[in-house]
Amino acid sequence: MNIQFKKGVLELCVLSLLYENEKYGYELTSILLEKINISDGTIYPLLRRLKQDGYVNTYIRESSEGPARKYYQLTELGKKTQIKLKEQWLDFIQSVDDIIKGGSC
Amino acid sequence: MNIQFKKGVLELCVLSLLYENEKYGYELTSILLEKINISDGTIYPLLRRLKQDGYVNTYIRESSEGPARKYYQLTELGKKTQIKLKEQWLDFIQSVDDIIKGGSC
DNA sequence: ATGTAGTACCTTACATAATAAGGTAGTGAA
DNA sequence: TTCACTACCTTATTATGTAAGGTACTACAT
Repeated sequence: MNIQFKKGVLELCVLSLLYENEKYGYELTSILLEKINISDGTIYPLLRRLKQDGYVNTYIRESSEGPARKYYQLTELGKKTQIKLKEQWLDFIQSVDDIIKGGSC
Repeated sequence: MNIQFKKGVLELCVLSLLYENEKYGYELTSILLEKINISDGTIYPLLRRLKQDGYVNTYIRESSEGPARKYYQLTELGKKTQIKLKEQWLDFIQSVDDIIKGGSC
């Protein structure tokens, strides 16, 4: 998978995964590692950014099967941002599609 | 348009635009500025990279309406790469789609 | 008791590539 | 002769993903 493709969409992916259900960091990293091969060293700094920007709230909950988990839940701002980013993303891939469709077919 | 979305797809876009017809740099920048708001300061370094990697050949042709134009034409390697990148891109946006479709709907 | 695997979090140094903002120079029209 | 447009290029900055490391808890097997 091309490395550069991943740049930038990640924020939208995380916000989308959090949209319906809050999740903890390791859970997010597992999903994103499987689907788009993103490493946890990428996710944790992003999650900190999302909190700093007011897109998520966090809390810690103990787990009986390992270390405590840090849960992330979307704020209203986070939800609005997800919707906006999603629209922008869909517009963007449509524009890219127009460009690349002229090519090899 | 979200800045970060653009990262990495640009190479595919340029290769795609060159797939059928050779084009000169300013022509490419005009198209990409209009469609995905990419500035020429981004394109020219990329074109140099593409040449260095053997994806394009270049030649200069005089123009009667302004400065000489530098044309870029895809090599066989460039064509193969366009096809490969396009597949990777389509796979990638499919994976992203799976992730974001779970969200806001 | 000790080691290993899995869970769960985090940090740092590095590479890449897009952006903004600049520059040079040719042509043609006001 | 100044302006607008064409056409190319460069530099410093910023953002963000990667690789590679680290800490620490639980459970299970040796």
